[in-house]
Amino acid sequence: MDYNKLAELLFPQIDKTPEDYEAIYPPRANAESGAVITRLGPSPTGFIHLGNLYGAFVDERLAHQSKAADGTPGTFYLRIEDTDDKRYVEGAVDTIINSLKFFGISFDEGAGCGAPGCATDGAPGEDGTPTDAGDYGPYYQSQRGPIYQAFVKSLVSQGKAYPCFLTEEELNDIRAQQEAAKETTGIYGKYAEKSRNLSYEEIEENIKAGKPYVIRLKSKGNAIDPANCCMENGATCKGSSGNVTYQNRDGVMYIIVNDAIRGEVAMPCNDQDVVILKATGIPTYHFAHVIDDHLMRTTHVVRGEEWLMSLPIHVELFEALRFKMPTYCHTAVLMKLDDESGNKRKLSKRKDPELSLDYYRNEGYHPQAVKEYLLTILNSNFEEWRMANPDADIDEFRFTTEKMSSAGALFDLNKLNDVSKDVLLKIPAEELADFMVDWAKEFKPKAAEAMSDKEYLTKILDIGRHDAKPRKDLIYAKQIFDFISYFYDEYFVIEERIPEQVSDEDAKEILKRYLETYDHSDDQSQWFEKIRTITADLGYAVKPKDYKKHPDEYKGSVAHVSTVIRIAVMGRSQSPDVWTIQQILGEEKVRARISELIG
RNA sequence: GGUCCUAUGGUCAAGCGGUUAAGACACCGCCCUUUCACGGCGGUAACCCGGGUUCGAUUCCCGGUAGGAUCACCA
Repeated sequence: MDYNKLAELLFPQIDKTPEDYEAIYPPRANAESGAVITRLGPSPTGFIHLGNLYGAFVDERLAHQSKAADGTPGTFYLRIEDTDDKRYVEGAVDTIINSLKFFGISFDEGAGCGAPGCATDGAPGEDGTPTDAGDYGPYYQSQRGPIYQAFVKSLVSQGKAYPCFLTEEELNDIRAQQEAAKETTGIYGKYAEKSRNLSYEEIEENIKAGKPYVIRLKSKGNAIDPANCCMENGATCKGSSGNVTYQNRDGVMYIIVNDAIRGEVAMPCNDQDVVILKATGIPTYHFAHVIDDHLMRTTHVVRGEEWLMSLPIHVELFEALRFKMPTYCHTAVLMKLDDESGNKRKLSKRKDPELSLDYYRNEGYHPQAVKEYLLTILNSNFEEWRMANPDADIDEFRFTTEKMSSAGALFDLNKLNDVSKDVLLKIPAEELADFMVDWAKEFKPKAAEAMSDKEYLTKILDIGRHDAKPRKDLIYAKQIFDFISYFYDEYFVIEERIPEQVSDEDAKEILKRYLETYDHSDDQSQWFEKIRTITADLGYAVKPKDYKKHPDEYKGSVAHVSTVIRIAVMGRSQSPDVWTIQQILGEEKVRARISELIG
C-alpha cells in the first residue's frame, strides 16, 4: 500500500504540512523558561457549573503564580471545544467568560478575549460577539478543521491511521457479539482487521460510491516497543516532567504516567483503533486535545478525573505524532451525599441546584467566599495558611498540585457558610452595601428599592463589626436581607410573641414607661439604666442571675423586659444591640413602632 | 463484567514504620452576656476487613469489601 497516495486520495485539498503549523505556532517564550501555560476547554453548552469553576481556578492559579526567567507570568487561555455541533448554545461563550469574571477569574488569551491588536481570528458570527485574542488561534475547535486534517493526513501517509467504512449497523453487530462473548467492546485486534486490510482500490471505490467513513488510529496496542518510541528523539512523549514510562506486566504492556495530582498512574496501553476524525471531518475530543494542546503549547492539562481512563489513547496519539507530552493534572470529582442512598455521588446537574453557579448568585454568596471555600477543598494546607495570614490576599497563597486531594471531596454547605462569615467580615460595609443592592436588583427588586438609601444600609451592615470580637452574622445576601429586614418599614413585622414570664399588662406597662422616658440622645449606659429602673419597679430582677437563683422572688428578669422592647422595635427577640439599632433607626421610627403596639 | 482511582470521626482533612492519631466545620455542655451572634473552655466521635513484611503497622505489600470513574463518529 502506498500510504502517500492514500493520504492524497483522502485529503486532496490539504496542502499544509505539520511542519508548516509548527512554524506558525512556535514555542512560547515564557513557557520555554519555566512559565506554566494552562487552558480551559469547555464545550459551549451554556451551562457552567461548580466543577468548571473548580477546574478553572486550578488553571488560573497554576498559570498566574508561575513565572518565566524574565518575570513574565504564565498564560491562561480559553479554548472552546465545540467539535460536537449538536451541543452549541447561543451566547455560551459570553456566559462562560462572564461567570468566571464574576469570581475573579479572567483569561489572558483565547475565545472572546478581544484585546485589541493581537487578534488573529474572529469569533463566529457577526453578532457583536467579542473577538478573540492571541497568536495561537483559532480558539474554536470548529474553526480548526484544516489544521487537524493536515495532521491526520500526515498520520495516514505514515501508515499510522486509516479510513474505516464500517456502518452504524456493523458497529452495533460487533458490539453485540463482543458483549455476548464478554469481551472488551470496540474496534481493536481482529475486529480492526477488516478495515485495516482494505486495499487502495477498495478504498477508492468506497469513496467514489460516496460511502461515509471515519479515520481511525492504527493502534500498536500491546506490540508497542518501549525501546523504540518515547525514549527516542527526546522531543516525543518524554515530557517536561519526564512523565511516561512503559512496563511489561505479565505480557501486558502498561504505561505509567506521572500525574501532578495523583502521582504515578498505571494503565494498560491503548489497543483500540479509536476514531480520530469523524465522518464530518471534525476530530474527536481525543485528537483535538492532542493537536491543540501541542500547537497552543499548553504545559499543564487540568481536567476532571473522568478523563483518566482515556489517557492511554492520548499517550499513544502523542507518541504517534512525536509530540512532547504536557503534564497532566486530573482533578477529583466534586461529590455530594445522596439523601436517598446515603452514598457519595457525583454532583448532578438535575438533582443538585448547588452545582450551578447561578445558585450562588441567587442566594447572594459573595464570589470571594465561594473562591475561598473552593480553595479550602482544593488545597489541604490552605486553611492553615489562612489562619496564619488572615489578611493576606488569596493570591499570595502558594497553590500546589501535590496538596490536592485525589479523592472526591464532598461539597459542604456548612463549611461554605462558615468561610463566608469570615470573608464578609473583611469586606468594608460600604462595599457590602453595593453588593447587597446589586444582588437585590437582580433577584429581589422590591428589596433593592427599600435599600436605596446607601448610607443607611451601610450603617446597618456595619453593626458590631469593629469590636475586638466582631459579630459574624452576615453570610450571604438572601440571609443578610432577612437578617436586617426590620430596618425597613415595608418589611417590618412582629414575628414573635412576648416571653411567657411577662403578662400582657406588664408588657404594655413596660412599653408605656419606656416610651415616656425615652430620650434618643441618651448614651448606651444612660439608656440601659432606664430599663433597669423599669425592670425593678415592675418586680423583675435587674440581674438575670438573681432570677435564676430565686425564681420565686421575681416575675422574670431584665432579659425578659428587654425582649419585650426588642419585639416592639425589631419584631423579633433576637438581634444585635438594641441601642445601636435604635440610633440607626432614628427616633421617629422607634417611637412610632412602640406607640403602635401600645395601641 | 473489564480497566483504573480512592479508603482516617457526620463532613473536610494532617499523618508518610514507634504520636496521648493534629486541626477546621457541624453537634453537645459550660463561661461571657439584656437576646442573638462573636469569643473562651471542655466534650462526644475515626485509622473498612483479612493476611503477610517487621521487634513494631493507620502508615509498606497482597487479597477481599465498599464507593467512585470509565468502557461512543459526547466532550
